[in-house]
Amino acid sequence: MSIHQQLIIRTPDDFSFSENLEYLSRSADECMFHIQDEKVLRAIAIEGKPVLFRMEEHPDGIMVTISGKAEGAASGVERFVRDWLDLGRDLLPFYELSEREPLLQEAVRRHSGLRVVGIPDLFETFVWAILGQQITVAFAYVLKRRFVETFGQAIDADGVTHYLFPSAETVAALEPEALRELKITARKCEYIIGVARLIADGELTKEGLLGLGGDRAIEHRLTAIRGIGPWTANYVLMRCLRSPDAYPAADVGLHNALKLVAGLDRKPTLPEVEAFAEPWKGWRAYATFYLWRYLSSEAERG
DNA sequence: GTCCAGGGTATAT
DNA sequence: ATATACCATGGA
Repeated sequence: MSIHQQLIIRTPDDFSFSENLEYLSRSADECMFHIQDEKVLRAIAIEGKPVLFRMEEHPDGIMVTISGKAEGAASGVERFVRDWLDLGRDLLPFYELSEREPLLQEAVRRHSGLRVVGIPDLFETFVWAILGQQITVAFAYVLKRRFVETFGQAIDADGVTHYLFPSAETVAALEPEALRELKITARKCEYIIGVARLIADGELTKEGLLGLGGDRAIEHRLTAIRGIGPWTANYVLMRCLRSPDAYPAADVGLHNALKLVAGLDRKPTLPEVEAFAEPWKGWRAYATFYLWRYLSSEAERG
């Protein structure tokens, strides 16, 4: 552990490390990374090999420290971090828009600098989205932890165990019963294994999906998959395929947030959910992410 | 005990 | 096409 590579990733002026760190800290059951002393530690696979790194705030952006000296690790980690935190996106249009939008203004002001934190791995995004269907986020984290600790590759470093997310190939070979033991519903076990097979067989890739063109074409392709409805398709578009406009209109958290910011005495109807977001077109994923964040920060205030 | 949670499918009209 | 039942666990 004595050899390290270090690099500084420059971040946009409107990027806030602490806002993103707070989002990343939202669950004690998160198992894909660890947070200690304002630093994020994580293992990822680069060209099939595990690479351990940490990232922390730096006056010029984000300082990344990579364990070991594997060739190509630095550029791979940098690519990962840029994708993870959506560093390539210019948020100025969204921030200008949010100042004109009463329903967004407070949420965006309070959490300014937050990015749509991504899930770069396609299979991980599908599993996370499927697990999250119709249950509390807290329980989804518990299920994800069981799944990762059971089928993921463990990497021990400095007394901490990190995990690589289970590969689609691994999960494609499982029987549904193996997942069912983790208290994942029988239906979701089938969905997860089905998606794992599509990805393992190369029929479902990020590049292939992005090559389909616009969000509507991708959503159409995704909703043709068993277990993937409009909510899940838009969730994948938002967290993995990086559409700034994906809109999971059926989302209960979004409904609760809209109820709050619009001062409704009930949850909005689906047509209302669509209508509220009409002026946000182009940025509905960002609007959704900030509204989710606002809702949870309001909940913490009591 | 009841209700709800980051939905979706299967089945019945 | 649209409505309803069901999933399954855990926290409020």
